[in-house]
Amino acid sequence: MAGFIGKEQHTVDDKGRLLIPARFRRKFLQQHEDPGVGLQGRLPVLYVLKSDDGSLELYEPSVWNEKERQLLKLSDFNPDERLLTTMIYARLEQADLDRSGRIALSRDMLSHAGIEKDAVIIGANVKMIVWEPLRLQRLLEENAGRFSRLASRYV
Amino acid sequence: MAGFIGKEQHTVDDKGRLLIPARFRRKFLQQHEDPGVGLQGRLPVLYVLKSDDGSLELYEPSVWNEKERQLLKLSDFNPDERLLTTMIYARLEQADLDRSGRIALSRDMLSHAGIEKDAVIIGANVKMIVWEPLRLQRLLEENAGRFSRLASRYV
DNA sequence: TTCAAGGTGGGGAAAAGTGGGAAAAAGTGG
DNA sequence: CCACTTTTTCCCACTTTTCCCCACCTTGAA
Repeated sequence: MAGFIGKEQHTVDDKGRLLIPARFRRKFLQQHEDPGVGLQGRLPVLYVLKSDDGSLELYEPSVWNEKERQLLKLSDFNPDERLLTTMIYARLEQADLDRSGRIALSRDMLSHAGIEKDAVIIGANVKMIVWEPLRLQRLLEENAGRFSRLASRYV
Repeated sequence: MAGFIGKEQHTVDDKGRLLIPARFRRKFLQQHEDPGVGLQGRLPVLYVLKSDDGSLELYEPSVWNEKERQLLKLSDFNPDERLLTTMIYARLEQADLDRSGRIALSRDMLSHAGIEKDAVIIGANVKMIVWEPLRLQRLLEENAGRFSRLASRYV
């Protein structure tokens, strides 16, 4: 399932369109008919979630649905659980790919990530993470010293 | 599985292509049909990871997948675990072998390792380590004195 | 010295990425 | 319900990159 790997930088145009790298597109087009650029039939869709760290996450439906099942278990009446539901769905959007393989990101999403012109898309296996390039660079530099400690703790 | 042993020096051309030594290629081509240079059918793939010490690591899929299973356990919402996910995947790339047994390394990867023309590939059993030749030489010279102490502690 | 295998380089076709005009759709107000 | 404005999306054209394929060079073995 999925298997997005690699980092690419692309431009977001005036219309807020961001290209999903062809390599990644192929990953979730295998379940559809056409592997090429011209995608006939039903156009794929991605779920876009604002992340706490100032990035955006892109999930393909099958992966997001997995998470959604957890969310459905939350009570409508337990205050904490209800709050969480509200918070998550307030951060979530759906984005359809156009026929050139791009998604249109809303102003809201773009400003959350601080994206104006350029965006880096990181393939993180099961999802994609979208960063404003300088913001990502800053994050990585500031936390470079913590890497080996974290990595050896978890992996 | 794997069993890469030996050190080789090769050139990286203008297109950033690096030859995987035939000897190593055979190791992970055994699971495919053709042991020779002309590889028909699906081309093998390697995972390339930027290393903290200024080198690059090449993993064959079966080995990397092992690590990936650990990464899948990390939370999307725990700040530390999320940071680690970002850091790792920002350092990772996938590289397909072409029909001559080469991988194309991105500018990003090459500059991380300081590679312009030449590269040394060290077989380290389960992975390969790629160094800019002088950088490797310097590392080894500067740390020559620490060898016996480290070795006797761990081996 | 001839052959085979491994290694190196490059031209050119195909694919991917980028941007913009124009049609279509959706939203807004009278 | 209609007219107007704004947004979306489809399509096309241009540019850049990738990668496929072939040719050549070197080395070591027969």
